[in-house]
Amino acid sequence: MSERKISTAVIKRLPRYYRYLGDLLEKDVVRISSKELSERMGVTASQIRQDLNNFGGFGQQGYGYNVGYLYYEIGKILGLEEKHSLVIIGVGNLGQALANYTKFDKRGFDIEGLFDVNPRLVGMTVRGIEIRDIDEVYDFVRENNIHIAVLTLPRLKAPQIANELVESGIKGIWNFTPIDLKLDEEKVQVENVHLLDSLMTLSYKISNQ
Amino acid sequence: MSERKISTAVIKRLPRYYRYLGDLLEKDVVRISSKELSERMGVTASQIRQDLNNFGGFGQQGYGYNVGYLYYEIGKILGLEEKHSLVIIGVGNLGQALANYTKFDKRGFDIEGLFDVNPRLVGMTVRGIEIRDIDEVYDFVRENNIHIAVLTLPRLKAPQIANELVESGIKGIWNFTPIDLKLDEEKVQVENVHLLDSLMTLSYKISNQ
DNA sequence: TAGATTGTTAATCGATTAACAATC
DNA sequence: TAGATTGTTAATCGATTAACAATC
Repeated sequence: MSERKISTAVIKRLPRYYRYLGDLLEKDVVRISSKELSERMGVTASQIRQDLNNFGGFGQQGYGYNVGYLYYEIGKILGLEEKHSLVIIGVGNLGQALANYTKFDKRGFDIEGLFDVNPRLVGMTVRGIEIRDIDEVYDFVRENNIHIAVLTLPRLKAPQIANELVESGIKGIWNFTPIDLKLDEEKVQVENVHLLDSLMTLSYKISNQ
Repeated sequence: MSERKISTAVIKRLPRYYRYLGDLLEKDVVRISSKELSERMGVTASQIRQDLNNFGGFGQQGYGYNVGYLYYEIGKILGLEEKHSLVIIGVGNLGQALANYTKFDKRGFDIEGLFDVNPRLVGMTVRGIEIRDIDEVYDFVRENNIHIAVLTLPRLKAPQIANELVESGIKGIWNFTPIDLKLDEEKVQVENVHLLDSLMTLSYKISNQ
């Protein structure tokens, strides 16, 4: 529950700070100034300080920021302290790829269920997780207090399934379908990954310079 | 080659317009006003008109926009008229998933080569395309005039491979590694897909409301 | 023609950058 | 203490929205 409304621009930059601080931490860097970090990241020092001060004063005058402390604090802001349980809906190529992605676990994102409509997939396992029929997902979400549903299924069924997931108490949807889901923003948060949009953006950049 | 500099915000919205217009086209909608489109998309009509007028006057007073024509024109702006040839570097789960993604083909993105360091993968085929050793990618890019390299490989080797790809004349890099590549912006365009960043953003949204 | 809706200029809003007093 | 660097206010810049004349 944030006091003031933090802009999307700021929020989108947080994971990037988190990445850079993680790298510094691995290199055993103890402290860093906004100026030095800004040079590494290619942003202004002013922006870094403004961004961070949305959430609190994590630095110290004359010293800068303690890397470990700031890393930990940004992690906390990002909600990485608590575990997030996931289900993947649609176990095609992309769904399977995400199920096999080990980096998510490391940050506390646990894939607890896989679901598909295809009866030939149901009963198979990916990374030790059994694929269940999609009709079972709603009870599964309720009973296991699942936070996040990953939508990697064809667009046609996505809106209805998303609606039912919200009814089942899902908190977030990571949406890989090329659809903008219209859901109650009070109940559920949506983060879109529109791969084709991204590729088209690249196409634009290539074609226009 | 654009006259004025178009802002990133505008460019990122173009694929979304393109998607909505494509949907309208499928529903045989012939014309649409900025007002009606704005209501469907949840943006202001003013923004739509401003965005489009960066590239030209595609509408007609008193009428609105012809859906098919606008769709075609935005496609042209996005560079979808010309074919884009791709290679995928790193044929792990994600690389394979992208190789099997049929939607890219439909927009003129042709996957022409797959490359990996793993000798056990080399020689195998995915979707009829043989996996080659990564050392061959540079000649392959040169000889086949490849536009885009998709980086779905571990982060460690990414910077060096990216550098060599630029030397080989690659025009765009679709970067799935959690690294910000530092490359000559005159020579190559980079579009990042940082999946973990996206998931963390979702985590933030869930945790903070 | 009258009505509708664009293209475009002007006004507003928000985000980024600069500056500097506070302070470690 | 002197030097460094933050936190924060003020200035600037850019993007979004509003308004309306042009025109189909």
